Amino acid sequence: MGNKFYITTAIDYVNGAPHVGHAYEKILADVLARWNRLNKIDTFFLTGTDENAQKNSQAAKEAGIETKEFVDKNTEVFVKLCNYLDLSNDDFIKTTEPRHVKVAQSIFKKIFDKGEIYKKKYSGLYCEGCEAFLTERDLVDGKCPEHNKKPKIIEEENYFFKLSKYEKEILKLVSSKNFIVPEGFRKEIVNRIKSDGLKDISVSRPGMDWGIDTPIDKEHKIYVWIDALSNYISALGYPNDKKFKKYWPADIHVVGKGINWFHSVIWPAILMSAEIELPKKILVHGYLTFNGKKISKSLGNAIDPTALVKKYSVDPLRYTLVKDIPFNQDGDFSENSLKERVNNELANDLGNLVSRTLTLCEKYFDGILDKQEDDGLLKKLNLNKIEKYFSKYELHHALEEIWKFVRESNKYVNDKEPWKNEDDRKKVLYNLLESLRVISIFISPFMPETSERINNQLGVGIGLLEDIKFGWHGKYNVKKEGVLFKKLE
RNA sequence: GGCGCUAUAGUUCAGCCUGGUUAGAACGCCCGUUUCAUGUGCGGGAGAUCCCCAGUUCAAAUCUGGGUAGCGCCA
Repeated sequence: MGNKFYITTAIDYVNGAPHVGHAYEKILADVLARWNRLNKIDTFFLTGTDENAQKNSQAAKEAGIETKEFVDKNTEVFVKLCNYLDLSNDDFIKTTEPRHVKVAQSIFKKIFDKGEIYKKKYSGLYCEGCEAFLTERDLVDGKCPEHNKKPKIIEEENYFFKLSKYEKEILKLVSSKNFIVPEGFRKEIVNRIKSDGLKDISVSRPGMDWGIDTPIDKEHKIYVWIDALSNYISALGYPNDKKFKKYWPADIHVVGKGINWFHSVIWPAILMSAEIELPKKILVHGYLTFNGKKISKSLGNAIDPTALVKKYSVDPLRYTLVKDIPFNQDGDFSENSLKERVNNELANDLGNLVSRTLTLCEKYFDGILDKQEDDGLLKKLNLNKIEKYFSKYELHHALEEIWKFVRESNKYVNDKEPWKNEDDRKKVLYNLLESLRVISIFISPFMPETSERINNQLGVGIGLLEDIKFGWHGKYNVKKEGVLFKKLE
């Protein structure tokens, strides 16, 4: 690992409220950001919103509000979500901000000046209902399925980016094993390039009233590719800011599988053309269902994750999302599962371990214990495995491994019976406290609030990964404070 | 249509890459046990035609081919 780590999420459309899928992606990125900080790596974590999308303007019109006002209001919800989810993001970019507009235009200009953006007549199937071009595939019986209308064939002039020029280079890039993970999503891209090749893409839209002007033609707005994707560098202050120089290239772009292509193919090609270094990795995650059903507005189940945080508090939500969703597949998030996990894994396994240990410490030693010899408990924690799982982004496995140790610790209390055996009581309890301290370090990327609450009770500060050695904390002065997790239902 | 992913106990998954003891775990269920602890913990048990068919092999959940079903991507 290097000495810096730059991780991003996709930026979200703000035409609607966030749902658990948004929360999942942000939490995933946050866990990785926090894990890197634990490893003392200088970390920058970015998230944000895509405010320039035509969708936003449409939604504003439907709501009868000025687009700007609509976008500002909705972005606020996403900003608040970050707080609710306890994200450690270092910045939040909005693509209407001047710092972004400037960069998007400069990238466009740079590529245009190079001769890799050109004007071309384009004819396509335009649906007046959608106010957008459709492809043959979108049509059902030759009609737009949503508006049940035949689209018109419209010709317009657009600016095109010579994506085709980069086919070989992009194929080489995505063929390398580490660029797109997991493997399945990499194959998808490789096969698609091999079978369909790369065609030039339209990078502007004429006659729009919302979006960023192209720097070369006032009649055209910059289309999503160069606009939205460049947020990853505009947020760092490309090209001269010290943040850009320090953190770029991105170590990981976390994206949903639906936008894999844009990040794995189009974005690198834009960067190649603009002569900017390429990101190191695209981490693709699957989609979530909620309580077993597809998340959709029409089903009315696209509930705001802030409501879930209010109902269950943030750490149970974070824990369940990471634990329940294998990162290379789609997964289901259900409230039933959350309840089961909270009651069994959080309250019974972890919460009760903390509770019983601290009670014993207070009962027999008034909470004050100095350093004792190593009884070997901590050796049962398999650091190598946890690190391996993190390096493979198998976060649910990492959690499982940590929980094995939580169970080992519970077993240790049973076996040693410190309420009976006076002789090694102090040693046993000190060993348990050291284990709790280390557990708290390992769960901190997943459940920062819980980690802090355990630390407070142990009377220790925030730990780093380098602090997990037995005996690192000498004298304990512990103070039990209420339960860590309340049982649900 | 092309390509990809998934299919293993009631449930959620691990194992498959690098074939080989009675196919693991968690939750749920049943039994026992303990009291330091949040009706908690610990121990034990029942529960699986490893989607189907064929092939390779001394040996297949694992490799190969062909199906079936669910899901996704297609600028």
